[in-house]
Amino acid sequence: MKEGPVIASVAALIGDPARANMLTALMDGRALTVSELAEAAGVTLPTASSHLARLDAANLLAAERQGRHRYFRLADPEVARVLEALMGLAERTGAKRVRTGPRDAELRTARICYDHLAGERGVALLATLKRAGRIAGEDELTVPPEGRAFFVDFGIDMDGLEKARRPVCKTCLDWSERRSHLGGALGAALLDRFLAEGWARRDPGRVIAFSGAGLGALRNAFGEAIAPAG
Amino acid sequence: MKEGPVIASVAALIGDPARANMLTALMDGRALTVSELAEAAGVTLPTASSHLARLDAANLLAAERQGRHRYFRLADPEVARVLEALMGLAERTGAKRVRTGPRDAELRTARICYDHLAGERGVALLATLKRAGRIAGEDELTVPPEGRAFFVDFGIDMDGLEKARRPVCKTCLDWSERRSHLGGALGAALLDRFLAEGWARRDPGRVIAFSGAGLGALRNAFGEAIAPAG
DNA sequence: CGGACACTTCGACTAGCATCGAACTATGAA
DNA sequence: TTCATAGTTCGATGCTAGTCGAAGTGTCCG
Repeated sequence: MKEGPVIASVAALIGDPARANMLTALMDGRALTVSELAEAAGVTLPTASSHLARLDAANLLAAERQGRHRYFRLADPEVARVLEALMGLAERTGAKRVRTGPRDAELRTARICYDHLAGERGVALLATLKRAGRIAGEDELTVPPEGRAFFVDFGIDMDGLEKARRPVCKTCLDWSERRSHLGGALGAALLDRFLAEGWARRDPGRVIAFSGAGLGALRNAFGEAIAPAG
Repeated sequence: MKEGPVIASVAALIGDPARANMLTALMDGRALTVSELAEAAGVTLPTASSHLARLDAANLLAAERQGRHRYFRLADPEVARVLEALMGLAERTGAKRVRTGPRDAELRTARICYDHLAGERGVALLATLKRAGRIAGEDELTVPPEGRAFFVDFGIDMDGLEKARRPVCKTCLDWSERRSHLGGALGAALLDRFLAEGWARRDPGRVIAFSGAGLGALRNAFGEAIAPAG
């Protein structure tokens, strides 16, 4: 019975505190570097690297190189679901209760994903831009000329973005919505504009709070569908 | 960061091969004695006792004394759901799937998941019920009036189910099919009917074996799609 | 280039824990 | 009461795996 049920190996993988810390740090769907995950887990870099290699080998994580960084994200929303289910179980063990306050709802509505907008609002943003023909493509996103004109008009330095090494557009799978939102340099620039215009502000944590006026302005600029009233 | 996220402790609990063996042995919802579980896990009695005490302390199991025996069962269908979800994750890890005997095939066709039907047949059941409009919803399932009438007609005491504390409908992610099947009180009641009607019987282990006549009756009651001929 | 940074690999150490045998408790049967 | 069975507790043992420092590899930047 040494082989045991398959379930044991994956559960043991999640069961180490350091790895569990890393996984929970990744639960919001962002990709983090090895260093960031090491800090999140409270271990040194070599230790984190070893853990991440194992999680990757088990296909719980997806790795992506970017220059000298290595970004890890949850392989799949399915992984996040299982982690959430485990949290549910953990609650009934009599351990400390996890607050499920309004902050959680806010997090799903709009949050920062690295440096761009995620959550319900972020997914709606990409969908709206695509529908208006300002961004094209499915997995590989591109900006057609009319879209480029729109973004320039919106106050974004497209010249600058295009010169930089970072990809202008990037899809990013949204953990709470299970659909893609807009990442990349353009995604970051858009969020910058929102914040600079005062349409939204960063709350402590990852929450992005849009004001009523900000939502109105958003609708004005991008169309009604981005933030349906009610 | 020593305490780590709550998730780690419960995952570590499941992550030990001996404990995982015990938990999977209990996945059919029956209660087993310490000795039986020790044998299922392939460890001695003292070892099993110690493991069970820990699982019990974490409220993953419920214990019940009966004379000089002590019976353990899963504390809750929710525990079974999480275990199934973990099996699903384990599948994609490409982990060792050594034993692929005929029994494994039967297990994928139809098995018991705590107290309701899982496997190919269970997934087909839920899909068929949804298509016929007898169950509605995606993650949160509900029973519309026409569905309720159907189940009452099928011999299920919907009044009783609705009064009880247990949710009537619950999705449960199927590890072999990677789609949801029907859990909750209604899922359990349906399986009860199938067994009572003699359409299927419980084989040793978790296998549910449908007879030829049983499959015909199933098609009659729920539609062709639930068990396509061939 | 050369230096800084991000990460990986290696080797050694250590702590935790799963395991078992033996002794102990409790229940049931004769 | 006495014996048998079921389970628990305890102490000792051995192995796994998590941890870190140091050294190695690759990438970016000036």
